[in-house]
Amino acid sequence: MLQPMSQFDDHDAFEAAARPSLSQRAMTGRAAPYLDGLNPAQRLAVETLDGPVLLLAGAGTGKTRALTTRIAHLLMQGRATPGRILAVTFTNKAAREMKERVARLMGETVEGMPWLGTFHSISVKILRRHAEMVGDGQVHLKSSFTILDTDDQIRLLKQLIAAENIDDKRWPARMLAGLIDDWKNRALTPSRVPEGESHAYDGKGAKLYAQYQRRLLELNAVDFGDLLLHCVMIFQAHPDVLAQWQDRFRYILVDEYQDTNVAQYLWLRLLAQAHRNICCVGDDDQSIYGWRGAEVGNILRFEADFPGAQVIRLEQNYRSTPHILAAASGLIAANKGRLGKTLWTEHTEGEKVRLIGHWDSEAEARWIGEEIEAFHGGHRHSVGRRSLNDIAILVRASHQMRAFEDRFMTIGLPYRVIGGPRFYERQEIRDAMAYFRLAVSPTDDLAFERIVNTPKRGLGDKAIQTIQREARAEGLSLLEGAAAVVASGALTGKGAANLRQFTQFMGRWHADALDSTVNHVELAERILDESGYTAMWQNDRSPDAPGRLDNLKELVKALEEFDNLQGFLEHVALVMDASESEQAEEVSIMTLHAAKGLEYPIVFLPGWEDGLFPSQRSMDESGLKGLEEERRLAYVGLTRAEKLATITFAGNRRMYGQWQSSLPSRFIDELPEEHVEVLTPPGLYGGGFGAAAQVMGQPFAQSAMHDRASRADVYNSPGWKRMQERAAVRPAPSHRPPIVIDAEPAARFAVGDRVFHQKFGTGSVMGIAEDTLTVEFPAGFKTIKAAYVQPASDAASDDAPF
DNA sequence: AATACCTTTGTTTTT
DNA sequence: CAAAGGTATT
Repeated sequence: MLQPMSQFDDHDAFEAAARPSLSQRAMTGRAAPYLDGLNPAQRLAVETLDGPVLLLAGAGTGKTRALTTRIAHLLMQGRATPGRILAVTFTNKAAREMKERVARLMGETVEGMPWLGTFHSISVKILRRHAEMVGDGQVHLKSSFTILDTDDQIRLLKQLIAAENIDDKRWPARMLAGLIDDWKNRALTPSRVPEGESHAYDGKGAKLYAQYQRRLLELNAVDFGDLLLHCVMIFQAHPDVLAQWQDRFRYILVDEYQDTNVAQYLWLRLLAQAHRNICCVGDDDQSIYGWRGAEVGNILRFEADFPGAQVIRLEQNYRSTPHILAAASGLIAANKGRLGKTLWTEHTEGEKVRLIGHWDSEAEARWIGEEIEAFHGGHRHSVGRRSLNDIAILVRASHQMRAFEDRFMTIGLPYRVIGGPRFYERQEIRDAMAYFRLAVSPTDDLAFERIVNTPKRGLGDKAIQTIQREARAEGLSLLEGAAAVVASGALTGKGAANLRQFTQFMGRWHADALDSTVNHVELAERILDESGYTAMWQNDRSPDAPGRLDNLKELVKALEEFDNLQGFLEHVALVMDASESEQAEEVSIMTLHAAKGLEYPIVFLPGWEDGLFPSQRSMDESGLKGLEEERRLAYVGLTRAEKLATITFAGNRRMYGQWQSSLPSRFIDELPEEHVEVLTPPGLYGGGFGAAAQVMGQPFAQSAMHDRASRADVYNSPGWKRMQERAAVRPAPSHRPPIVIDAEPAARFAVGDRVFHQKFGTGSVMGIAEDTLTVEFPAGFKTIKAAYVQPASDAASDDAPF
């Protein structure tokens, strides 16, 4: 079934209007003003329009500028009209930014780039036009397909797993969702899943995958992975369709190419293989999504994939000071198999990367809080007085955020967490969306399941099963099945009455949703009120109920921007990020992953401890590859900083309710020392035991114990010793042994210490929790109070570096 | 059917 | 330690 070419008429009228002025400008032959200020490499990237181009753009080298100017150039040169340029990004944010910047470059002459968007949003557009090509002889996808969210996906998989009599405790639905996602990322359809990977789920992994795909088809739904995969399958099976799109997209641009997975790679290669006008921008050193299926190999292999490709390197960095750049470059140099770039900058000024260790994660948060207050108050002249918006804290794992949130809350420092639970992923929003979905398409069984009993309508498992049985038997949707059950009287009591009311309301809402004279915003409000959903939260006494009501209001408000509910639902399925229009002065806290693509004058990088960063799990699961990805993450973190980067680590960290001690990150050792300044933690005093103990009003003996503890773990690692030596070259605050003041009384021992116990003899410490230790004695493991053991006799003599 | 208690289990995340 | 999920209770 071939679509006529007229399907491509979206912007033709507009293009016709724009064309004369474009060619006029091209004919003048004068250098275009938008090219001004580009460096030679950027200019080459902009002007090399034909054939494959790989643009290796290091951090802060003006990548987006090159990309957007290239688009402007294509348009200005009359090479292509906006509708014939395909420009793909990973995130909506990146797409939005590019659109804005292209628009700015072009002045008001260009209205829009219809094919500038994320892989997924572009795939939806393509897939809607060929939906019927997906499926088998019996069922096929319809153009009106819905896009599942993760909740729906899990719910569906749970049902399938249960139907196969598989214990979903051993094999959770979540995990299967992950597997399927992984397969889709690798462009593997159920029949192509390698033998060895079906072991899970009693050997039924691939079978469940096939059943899942089948169910999706029946539900006229797709998941995120399908958007790409279906497109690839269509392109491969229908050369005529592929040819249309190849002809359509004369020029292809790809952002963040290092993050593409196999499916995306195939998608791009298919579209580009005819004319080969593809320009991929990326940085192999910033590939940090390997765990999600991204293939660094794609970028490393580019020249082999596209013979004759021109490789252009953007190496002049406009973002960071020389020390930051050098520190980051030195670190990333430890990775093997890089394409290699040498970042340089014209800047000459700037502070070194600062490094500081703390006793524990609370001290770390406290110190960073004080630093931020100092920057904000202008007490730090090197960087001047700073807005809180200039400051970011980048963590490896989101649980690290808590220490900062707690601390900032108590000192009243405004902060914002970026990339936390997203607006459209909140429970109340998803519930409301399910109501809207069902009103728009009454056959959306997944939406039905989500909300039949939300708010509680007295419908339990038994009632739901009755409805499902009825629906299956009669070939009806669940909503229709529910109506049938109500009519037949198969259900009685309160549940039946509520269900009747529910189906009646839903019928009315559906009619109203189709009625263009009914205002969709008012309809949405009415749905939430009449269903009792709003009331449910109003009656909820839990502390977050008011917030949820606010969110619902915000949701309704967001509806105003759309013409109808359908349009809104489509938008939300793809654009899962909420309006982030906060302009208050706030410190930003986010994960390193969330920080990619952002920049801040002042950056704090806490938690550089082995096991946390690099993460133990990464290394266990992916070995050297994992470690290298962690290192790239460190590189990304450092290169976010414009003026000042501060790396921090803590000797003890509360994890899963237990105090764990740890060593400074191996990445710290890898930093080139001439670009690092080692700071002395405030808890370490040079004034001698007595003085420090007096200052802090603590008993002498306890201070002495802290001192020992501090040396035993953190400050006794090779990395710390080296750092200490470097610090010693500079005027040191003191030559006296520094001691830690605010130590945990319990933690005078570190993992690995030899200890002596009256009854059990000598053993080594395996774990530390508050004031108890887990110790391996000859007799076995024992958990005992720290007070009952003492350091095995001579331990102190060989670990006194100071 | 809904609540109260107990067990388990803990990276990174877009679309 | 806290959140989430499952089980036991009413």
